[in-house]
Amino acid sequence: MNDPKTPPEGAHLTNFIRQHVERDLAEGKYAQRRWGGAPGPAATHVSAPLDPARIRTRFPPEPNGYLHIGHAKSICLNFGLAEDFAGVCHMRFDDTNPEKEEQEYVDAILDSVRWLGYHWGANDQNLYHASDYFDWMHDFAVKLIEHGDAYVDSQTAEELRATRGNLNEHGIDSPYRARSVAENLALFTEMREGKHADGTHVLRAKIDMKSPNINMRDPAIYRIKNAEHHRTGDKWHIYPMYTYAHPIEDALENITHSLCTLEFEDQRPFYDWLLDKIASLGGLQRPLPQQIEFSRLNLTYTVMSKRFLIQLVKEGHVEGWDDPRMPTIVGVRKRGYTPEGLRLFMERVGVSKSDSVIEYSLLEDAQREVLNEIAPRRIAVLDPLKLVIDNWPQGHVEECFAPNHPQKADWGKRPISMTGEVWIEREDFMEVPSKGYFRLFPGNTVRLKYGFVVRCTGFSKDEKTGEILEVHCDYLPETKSGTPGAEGVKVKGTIHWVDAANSCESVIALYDRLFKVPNPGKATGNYLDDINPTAKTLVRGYLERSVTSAKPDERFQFERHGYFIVDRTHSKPNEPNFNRTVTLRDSWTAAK
RNA sequence: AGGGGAGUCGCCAAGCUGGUUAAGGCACCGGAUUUUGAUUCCGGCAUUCGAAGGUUCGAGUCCUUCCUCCCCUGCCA
Repeated sequence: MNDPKTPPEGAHLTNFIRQHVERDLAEGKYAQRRWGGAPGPAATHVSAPLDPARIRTRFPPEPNGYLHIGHAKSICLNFGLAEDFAGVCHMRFDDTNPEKEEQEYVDAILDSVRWLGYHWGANDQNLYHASDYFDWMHDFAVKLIEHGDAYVDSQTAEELRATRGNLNEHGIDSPYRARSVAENLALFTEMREGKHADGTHVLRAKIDMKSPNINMRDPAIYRIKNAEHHRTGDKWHIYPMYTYAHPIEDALENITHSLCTLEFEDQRPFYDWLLDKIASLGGLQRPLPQQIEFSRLNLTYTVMSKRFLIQLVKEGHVEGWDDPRMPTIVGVRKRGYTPEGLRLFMERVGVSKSDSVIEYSLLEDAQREVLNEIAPRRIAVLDPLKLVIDNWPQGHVEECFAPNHPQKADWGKRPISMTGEVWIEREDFMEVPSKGYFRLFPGNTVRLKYGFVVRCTGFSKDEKTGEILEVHCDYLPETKSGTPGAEGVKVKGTIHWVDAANSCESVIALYDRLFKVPNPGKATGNYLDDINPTAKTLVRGYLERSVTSAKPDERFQFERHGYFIVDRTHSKPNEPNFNRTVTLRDSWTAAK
């Protein structure tokens, strides 16, 4: 395994964000920041020692759903940057909307980030919640009101929308915009105390209704929600908007580089406006954090929007958030993807500002690359066909040996038995071979991997259905793998097999991509039309005996098939069920 | 009265203040090794940087004009 800190050989792992950080570091831009040991306004940091963290980044999900691969990009970016530049990455929940958030999600999110291999300090040292800052946010809002930079608007939501203007027309001032500071303060207090119904008033920043940037047209910064918050209970009746809360969270936490996706670019002017206002009022330490935007991750053959993922789960198109077909972290984890493979993938994808759609095969390939190194080899026949060795000595059991990894001799070998009847893969026999096919067909010789060379002598089939019932062959006794005569007979094909008398039967879920087209929904406008009906296929296969005792989450390569993981929920002791993580590459393109 | 971004090989992506033959990865195509048609290994793969003009001894990098795509009108994040 590559150490995550050492870049892959030859790759220039640079991107505009790293360069930005390097520049800031070289200029000592944040070198004088002080850190009081915990987030807080200027006063808590001012006389504290210099911040030991050279940079601070953060991963700030809203706990209203499960994390997906898109989030993984942000996680790798933020935590990775902190690791590489002697900084710290904060794990932060942006829990400013009590109506959407639940503890269940925070637990799941934490678990996923941990699984990806990142941490936020001993004893959750750098685990934070926006809701912990509500008091400070409130105080800052009061300061803004006092300073004439915010006012309570009592227009309805509809009126607000109408007076905000649109893409082509500027907005107009609210009739409440000129309210006195005293009146604003009084109303805001009443709002806080729960004396007003949801939607009756809103606190707005007072900026410029004529701004060409709609986000600067007096954005709402506090709304009334007489709702129970999963952490603060019924303490609050007003909750800050993301727009207002996020910059403050960053500043309180001494964040240096606040990384987010492109759609927030238009909000940066407000981010800077707000923080500068509060800092000027003495509330926040300078230098202030800076927001930097990058493009979100898009992948072919899947969907990533929260709305779609919820729909897939709710309507039963998949079996839950952790269904191995889902692009969620819990899903790909159950499927057998490795965190190392995900990180390798993110490294290869890079970070930029251009809208991009990454080919799904890039993710699969990164997984193969990791799995190839770490997965012991085993043998499994997933679509069994009986092969009878007619000249096999009656009752004889031959012990054969199979290496656990073809390139890692130190991983050792394991014994596998062979008798006169073995299971082979149905697709490894053809009655009439197609061009270029060099597996089993009448008259052809092939090696039973780690066993003997056999010559196909015949087969029987159901004449009505055309189904091959069993295949017959003779074995060549001098050709046993590992013996001096093994190479005496040259064959083009090698196929795997499992001893019929000594195997274990198991349920194996063969997973494929969730959608059958690169861009789901493009053709019909409804992504559900493009669901791949065969993205999950359950089969019963025969596995070599040794996998009987495999434990949940153990990974293997089933030779010539792909990588598999023992399912963590369906397996029972000594009865492992498997999920196919990803197939092996297959460059054989002749007609199958 | 609109504003903000992005366009470099099939997919990503370097290319810093203009200066040797436009990195690298994935894909693809050859060939070698291989008891996984896997892996590994070697080799190939952009006279060209959205387009057109211009400046310059020299431009992906500077200037002008144009084209295409994405985002913004929640009391969501």
